[in-house]
Amino acid sequence: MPRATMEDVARLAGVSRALVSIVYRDAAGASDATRARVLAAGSELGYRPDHRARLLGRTRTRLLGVTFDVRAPFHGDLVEALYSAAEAAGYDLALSAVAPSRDESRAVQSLLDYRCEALILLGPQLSPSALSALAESQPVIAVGRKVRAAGVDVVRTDDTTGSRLAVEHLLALGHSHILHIDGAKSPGAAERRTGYRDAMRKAGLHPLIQPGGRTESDGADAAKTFLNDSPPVTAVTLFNDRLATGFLDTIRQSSIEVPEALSLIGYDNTTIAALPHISLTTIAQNTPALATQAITTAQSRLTNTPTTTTTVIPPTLILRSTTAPVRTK
Amino acid sequence: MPRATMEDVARLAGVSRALVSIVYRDAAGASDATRARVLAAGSELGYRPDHRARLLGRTRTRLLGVTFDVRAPFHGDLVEALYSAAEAAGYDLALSAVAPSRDESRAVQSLLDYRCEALILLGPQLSPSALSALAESQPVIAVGRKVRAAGVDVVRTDDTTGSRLAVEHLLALGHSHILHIDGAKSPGAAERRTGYRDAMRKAGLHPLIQPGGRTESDGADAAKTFLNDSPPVTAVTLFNDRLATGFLDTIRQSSIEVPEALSLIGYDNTTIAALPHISLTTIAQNTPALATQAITTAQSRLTNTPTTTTTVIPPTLILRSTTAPVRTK
DNA sequence: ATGAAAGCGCTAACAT
DNA sequence: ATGTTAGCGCTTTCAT
Repeated sequence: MPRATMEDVARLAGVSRALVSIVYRDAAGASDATRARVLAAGSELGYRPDHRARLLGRTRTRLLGVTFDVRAPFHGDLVEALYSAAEAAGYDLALSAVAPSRDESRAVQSLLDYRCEALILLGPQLSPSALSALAESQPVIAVGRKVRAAGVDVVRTDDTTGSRLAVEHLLALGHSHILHIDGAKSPGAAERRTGYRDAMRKAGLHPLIQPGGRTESDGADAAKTFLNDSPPVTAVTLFNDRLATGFLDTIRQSSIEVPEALSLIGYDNTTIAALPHISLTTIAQNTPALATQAITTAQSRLTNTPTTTTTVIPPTLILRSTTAPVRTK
Repeated sequence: MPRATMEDVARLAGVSRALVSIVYRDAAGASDATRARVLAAGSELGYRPDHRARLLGRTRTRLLGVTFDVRAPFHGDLVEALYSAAEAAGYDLALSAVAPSRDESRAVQSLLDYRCEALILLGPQLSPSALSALAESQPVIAVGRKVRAAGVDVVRTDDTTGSRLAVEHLLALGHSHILHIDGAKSPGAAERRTGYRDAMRKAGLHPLIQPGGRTESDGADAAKTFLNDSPPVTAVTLFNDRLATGFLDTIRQSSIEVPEALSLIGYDNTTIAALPHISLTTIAQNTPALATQAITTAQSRLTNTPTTTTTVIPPTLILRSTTAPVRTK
């Protein structure tokens, strides 16, 4: 049985299609009585407006396109937050996944075919020039990545501050010999390194940086190096949670106890960090704020401002069980 | 600058809109010369057909709606596989995320508004009656969950076989004292328990089952119980990878060595299981097969058959480093 | 092979 | 408050 159309509802309610449209759009121009009658007819027929037709007729689609990496848990969180932020702003979301077999430009193209008003790209990998080209036809908001492309708005976390928070937490616990294991050339690694270094210098301490990486096995490797060199440190800040858990796993197999003898701080607040048996102190990105800001930015680019903006959101420290006051000897 | 329309392309190419339509649909009825001219005009204007309008005009939308849980890594893999399977079958995908703040019925509704021809629900949580109601208006395919709802097609993994594979692998390694730590009332737990039990009995061995759960902390708890009871077993099959990693983490902190003294097998082949420092032997669901079958099922329900089907896909054993031959004493 | 015309299910501007 | 009339950008007969 074919789905009911606006025409059907109008006929059953004994009104014109325009009235039905008004009622379903919650627009002004229909008496309460009519409104009730139309709604009744609609629900009797199980009517739901055809989204495609609705968008076609409208000048503005109120559709925001979102690309996300299907394998990145962090993107999942962002997508969820984007849904509510978009709804609050009266926008709808069109999702397009990026995966190994489906690259970012494919994902973007399909969004364009739906005539999204703006593109919200989570952790975009596209080249600056490709991004700029995209930004010529509609607003493009890059989320969570420090891209520098003309015409592209950016919403991201203040990673320098994040690293600083980690160091300050350790300082407050009495630590003074703090090592940073970095993220090599990973995105955000430079900022996190800088944040660490600045915070240490500001405290009059000597920065100490060991090369790391971004994966669990990089972390395990770093731990082996660490155990071998056994630098005189009581605390370590690590580039991210994956690195930290790999490091932690290996350290726990040694005689060094965490957090009694060694405090550890990760970065990202991934699901893994929150697991009870890991319970990693870490730095969390403010997902709701990132999402809300992304929507707000899209909105304002769509209406007023022609100027591109960069919004930097402060992260927060998540206290768990891998940090403790420095042990008095 | 507004986006080019079919009319624009037609004008530039000096043909009618209908011809442009034919060319862009790759339909018969246009000379090669015209085809080339139209395509040239199109690309000069940067033309891309408006997806919404295209769907509206067409009788069939060739759109398949997919709901997925944004936090489930396994769903991410499935979505990726679905993209390619759908493309091969000439279908397009509309994604709708399920998240804590966005329940499944919301996700489904938005898909319906897009006039998807069929619904592919990954691990649906909806009640059988709700699913059946949905199935009255269009084909509904439940993937990865053993739902029993009238009119709903099911595509899932053969969990009984999965458990059996795990046991048989251990038998082949010479183990005979094999424990199963189950998933309590988690979806799939009953099948996996049955598979274990049957395989054990078939080998003339005595099944031994310890209550478990589905999370890492359940696994850690199970490990404590295990260490305490120290049952005389040389191998353990666990409900899933999360349970197994929690178990493994705790066991590794004891004096029992894995896999030398104890072999472990998980289930699901999650990303975590594949990490080098975990390297968990596990049972993998055949994601591409599940995806392809889901699309095939949707397709045949859309064309011929009115009968609902259940397809059960065999899983496979993934050999890693947590299983080894039984130690000869 | 090509074009004219109608229509998909809505929205929106204009009448009444 | 309600109805009429055009579109929105395509697809799809049906002529030519």
